[in-house]
Formats: sequence, structure tokens, C-alpha cells
Amino acid sequence: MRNKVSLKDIAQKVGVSTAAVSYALNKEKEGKVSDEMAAKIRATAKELNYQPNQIAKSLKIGRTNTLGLIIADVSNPFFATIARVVEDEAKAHGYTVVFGSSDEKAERSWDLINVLANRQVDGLIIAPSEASEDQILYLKEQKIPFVLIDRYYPDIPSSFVVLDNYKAAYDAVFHLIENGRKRVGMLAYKTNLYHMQERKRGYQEALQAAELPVGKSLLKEVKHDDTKNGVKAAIDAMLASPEGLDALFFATNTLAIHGLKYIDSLNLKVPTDLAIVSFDEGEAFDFYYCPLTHIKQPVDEIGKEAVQLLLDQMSSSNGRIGQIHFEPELIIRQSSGA
Amino acid sequence: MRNKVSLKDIAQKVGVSTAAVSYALNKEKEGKVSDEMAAKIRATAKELNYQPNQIAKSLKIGRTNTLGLIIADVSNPFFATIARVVEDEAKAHGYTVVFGSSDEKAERSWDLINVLANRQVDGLIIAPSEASEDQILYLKEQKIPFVLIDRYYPDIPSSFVVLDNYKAAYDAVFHLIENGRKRVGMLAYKTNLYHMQERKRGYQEALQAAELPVGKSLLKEVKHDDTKNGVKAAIDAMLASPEGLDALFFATNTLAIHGLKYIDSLNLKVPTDLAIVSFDEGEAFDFYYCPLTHIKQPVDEIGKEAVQLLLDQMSSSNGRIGQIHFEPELIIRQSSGA
DNA sequence: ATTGTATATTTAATCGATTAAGCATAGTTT
DNA sequence: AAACTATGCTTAATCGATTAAATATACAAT
Repeated sequence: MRNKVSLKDIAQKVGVSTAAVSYALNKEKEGKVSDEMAAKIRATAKELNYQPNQIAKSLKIGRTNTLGLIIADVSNPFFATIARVVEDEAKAHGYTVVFGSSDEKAERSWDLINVLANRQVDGLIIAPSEASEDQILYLKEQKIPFVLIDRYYPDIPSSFVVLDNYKAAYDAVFHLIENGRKRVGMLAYKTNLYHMQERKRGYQEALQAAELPVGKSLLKEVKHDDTKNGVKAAIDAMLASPEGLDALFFATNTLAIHGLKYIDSLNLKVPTDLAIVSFDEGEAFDFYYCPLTHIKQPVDEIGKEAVQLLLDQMSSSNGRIGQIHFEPELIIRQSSGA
Repeated sequence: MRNKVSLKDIAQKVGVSTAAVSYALNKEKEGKVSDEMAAKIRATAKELNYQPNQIAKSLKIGRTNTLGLIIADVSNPFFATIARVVEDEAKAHGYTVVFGSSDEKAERSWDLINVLANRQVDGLIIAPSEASEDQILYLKEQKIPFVLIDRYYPDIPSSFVVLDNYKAAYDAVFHLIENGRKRVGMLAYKTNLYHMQERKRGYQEALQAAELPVGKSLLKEVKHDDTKNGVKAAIDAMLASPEGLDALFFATNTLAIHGLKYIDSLNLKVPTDLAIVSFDEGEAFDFYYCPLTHIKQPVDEIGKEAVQLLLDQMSSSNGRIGQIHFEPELIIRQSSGA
């Protein structure tokens, strides 16, 4: 096979046992081999271009120095950025990242967890899908270290790094109301995931605080599997409401992108006809004719903290958990009519 | 440790050897174990929730069912999309993907190749960096199967999946000339990578074919490490040229994004003051006030073909190579003033 | 009864590393 | 000189699977 050079080859060439070679190449174990011998072995290793087989090493020592990352979709910029940050941070600590996209599907998420766990990743960072509580419980039961990101299950104690989604939504909607909007709609995804529930709660409580009516007619939920048409239908429905619509809050960047395209096609003007606030950033938003007011998540910090928490958890014998809520930042531009 | 259940545990519980268990659980080896025994073993395996240790399996069989993917940067939508496609396609064939971003740096690319090779990935898909020829030669020498994407080295025979970058650039620039532009600038990255050379050649030959002057003053190159300022300086320089500038061709989506922002800040109107054609797509482009004419790469096909070629190569004893050039598609919108 | 032939199961080597324990050899202490 | 102690290296077990080869058992053919 490839990568022929093994400890054995070096041992043979130098005329010692593989144990000697192993000791010599693991500098930590100073003193187990004489300096001359060590030098000779190291020279031969270099000469043969020896590269240790990590698979064999992992099998023996029980660690792989690999972290698993499960996100909803790498092709979504929010997750792609997280992936990049996690990758860099992991690398800085000597870990490699194996990743997979769950597509928000519990089944794919299960598959990924199994594949990664069977490959013995040392820990997992997961943006969990809907109805995946059993997976999280499984990980706890198996004592596989993990950290959740973006979403979490309030009923299951675990480590996580998330945004204060309630506050984010509250601030966003409050900002719209503050600027005179009275008919504020919200476009969300149809899911029980906590982050989405919190965003909806933030929206509703901001309306309540302003003594505006909180009904179902202005809070529309779209299914994941046909975002595009769902968004159109939802916007149509809101616009058709007898009292009209003068502002729209998008619960995610994907919803905003589809929503804005549709709004443009209807020739509605932002912010005159409709004020807009969206979640997350996106290169796209910078090019919209009316720069978007949006909620900014500290993506870099989220990724870094997640890795940090995971490594902490892995090194502590008791699976100590850490829970981090980041504060959202509302970036005010022109789309909210401020 | 975690994941305690091993073949041995099942063997003990059932009262047979581990070999019997292994045979029973590998259905292909029908007939090695009696049906009743097999049933009992499988039942016990399920009962104990046995999950095979892939690390041990890999060590024995010499394959990991893992593919390595090295791209420039996951947070670039072009590569993120490729990553997603590769991931899905690999999964469809029973492979998991391990990835890393090289940041266009030869050194990081070396690191990744070593890390992945030492983890015994079965094959690699790589968007190679500048000055990484030695890495490619190393892979060939080590007989590690690999497929290059997006770029390749014409002097080193290898499998690859790329766009016909020459034709793409030629078509784009020809299109601008056809629409009456005479002072067409090009913004490229400063790199010797072949795809970029080809894009420049396409630009130059299109100008030649139209008998327009081909000089250095309208072909500007920007360094990777400070794209933003580089783009500004380059555009300033072109605009300052005595004969002026009436069209701009961006060699990548990133260059286009930075370029367009700067052009807007200068209050130049597209396409009146400046006609634009860019490489690649991007959610961002859809929101630009003047929809962008751009070169579309068949990203899905590129990713799928790359996996396909790699699997072919892995299964053929001789490391048979395949080279695929995709045809570019010029999507004409309004920014080119057509 | 004897040999032959499936069939079912076990034994044991193997993948490539790590590492506790054992064994020389040289040097130090009494 | 005998006993002890480092020092330096080897032996051999181990991680958890796979798999060729050996073995045992049942059954059929001679």
C-alpha cells in the first residue's frame, strides 16, 4: 500500500526495536533512549520521510484529535463562516475538523452523529435539528463531549453557545415600532427549535409592550422545504390583511433574501412602503438598494467559544458544561426607516 | 472509555468467538455462520447497541471511507457550494468528507495534505494553491489518489475538473466589446495559478481580436492579502488613464464585490459610466441595483464530477486520470449594457 | 466401516502504533 | 568483590476489528 514507511521499517534499518523508535520520536519521553541512538533514529526517520499512521495511533491511545462539526448547511454563509472559524480555532489547538450538513433533518443528523462517533471524533459541535432531542440524550449517555451552537434544548442540560434570540428580536421589532411602524409582520420558519421560538417571543412581546395587537395574521411561518413559495404566500397573506402592513421582520437571512426579491417584484419600496429588519448579515444585504438594518451575530466569537467550551469539556474528567449567551447587536441602516 | 461495546462483548455474551460475530455482522459473507447463530448474534448486537469502531476497521482493511477536501476558503460561497456538493456526492457513495481551507497559502495546504494523508483519507479533492507543484508531485509519488478542481498545473499530468477559463474570459470581454465598449479593464488576482493566467489570456486575446490595444494599464492585478485596498488602487489607476475606462471585467466574485462597492462609492453608474461583467454568481449580485452579467460555472457538476473521477481513480489499480473542462455560460443581464 | 465433503466455528495472525514490564550492561556504593 | 542502581534497549501485550487457515462436526458416498 501507500505510505509504506512504518516504525518497523525505521527499526529494521537502524537495527533496533520498534519500541526504541517510538520512544526516540516522542521527544516527551526523554531519557528512554540514548542521545546518539535517538539522533540516529530521527535521522533515519527523516531520510525515509516517515509519517506516523494516525489511525494506528488513534486506535492505541483512544483519541483522534478530530472534532466533528454538524451544521445545517455549509452553503449558507452564516454556517460557512462558523465552519471556517471552528476550523481555524481547532487547528490552533492541534485538531482537525470533520464536518457534515444536516439539512435541518433529524435523520441526516443521526446519520452524521453515527458516522462521526464511529470514527471516534473526540468531540462534536452541533447545530441541532428539530426533533433531535434523542440524539442529544444519546450523546450524553455515551459520554461523547459536545457543544450546541445557534440552537439548544432548554429542557436538556448541555453546553451551548447561542445568541440571546429573544432580545435580538425584541430589539429589532421595538426599533421598528419606535420609528412609527404599527403593522409589523414577522416571517419565521415553521419549527419548534428554541431559537426560533425565542425570536417569535421577542417579536410578540415587543408588540405587546407597545400595546399593539398581537395576532396570528402578521406572524407567518414558512416550511423549510419550500422556502421560496412559502415566503411569497406569507407575504401575500400579510399584505392582504385589512389593516395592511408597514414593516417586516425576517427571522433569518435566507428568509430575508427570498422576501426582498419578492417585495421588489411587487414594486414595493423599502423603507417607504415597507420597513425591513433582518437577522444576520450577508454580502447580499450590502448591495440592496436600501442598506438593511439587521441583527448582527458575533459569528467569530460563537465559533471560537464553541471550540473552547468543547476542549474544556474534553479535558475535564467530569463533563463540565458551559452555557454562553451572546448579546445581539442591532445595526441600524436605512431599511428600517430610522 | 466511551462506546464500550465491542465485538468481544457480543462474542462473550453469546458465547462464541469474535470471528463468528464479525462474520455474522457482515452479511456479504453469507454461509460462514449458521442462520440461527447469525440471528442470535445480530439480536445481541442490536440489544447492546453495537457500533463498530471504524478506526480499528480502517487499520485492518487499509481504507477509511473518507475523502479529503482542500479548498481555498469555505466562507467563499463558490467553495462552500462545492463543499456541499462534494459532501452530498461522497455520502451517496458511502464516504465522509474531511475538509480544510488553505487560504491560498502553500504552507497551509502542505499542512492539510499531511494531516489528511496521515489520517489515511482514501483520496483528495484539492483546489491547489500557488507554488504547490511539489505537493502534487508528492501525492503522485505516494500514489495517493487526488483530483484537482478549479485550477491545475498544465505541466503535471493529473486528474482535474475545471472550467474553460480562457473561453469564459474571452466570451465575457468579447461581449463587452460587441456592445460598443472600447476601453475594457480587467481586475485579476496576482498569482501564477493557471486558471488566472487563462482568464487573463482570454481577456487579452479578445481585445486583440477586436484590434483594441492590449496594454498593462488596463489589466490590474491585486494581491490576495489585501484585496480591498488593492481593488481601490487598481480601479483608481485605470480611471486615471488618459483614455479613460468604459467597462470592467472582474476575474472573481470577491473582486467584483469589492470593486462594485468602490465603484458605487465613486458614484459611477452601471452600465452607463461603466459596463460590468463578473465571474461566478452570488446572492449579492442579485441585489445589485443593476443586475450583473456574469460567467456561470456549473458548480454542481464540478463537485459531482470531481468525486466521480476520484472514485474511479481509487478503484482502478493503475491510477487512471481524467481531465474535464466544463464550458462556461455567459449570463447576460443589464450590467454589460447589452 | 471408511473416506470424503460440506458446514459451522475457532484459532491466531495482522494492521501500526504505544507502553508497561523485563533484562542486560555499565557504573556506583559498601 | 558483592550488592545495588541507573541507563538503554527489547519483549510482548494491547487497541478493535478482519480473515486465512485450522479444526470439529454432521452427513453422504463408497
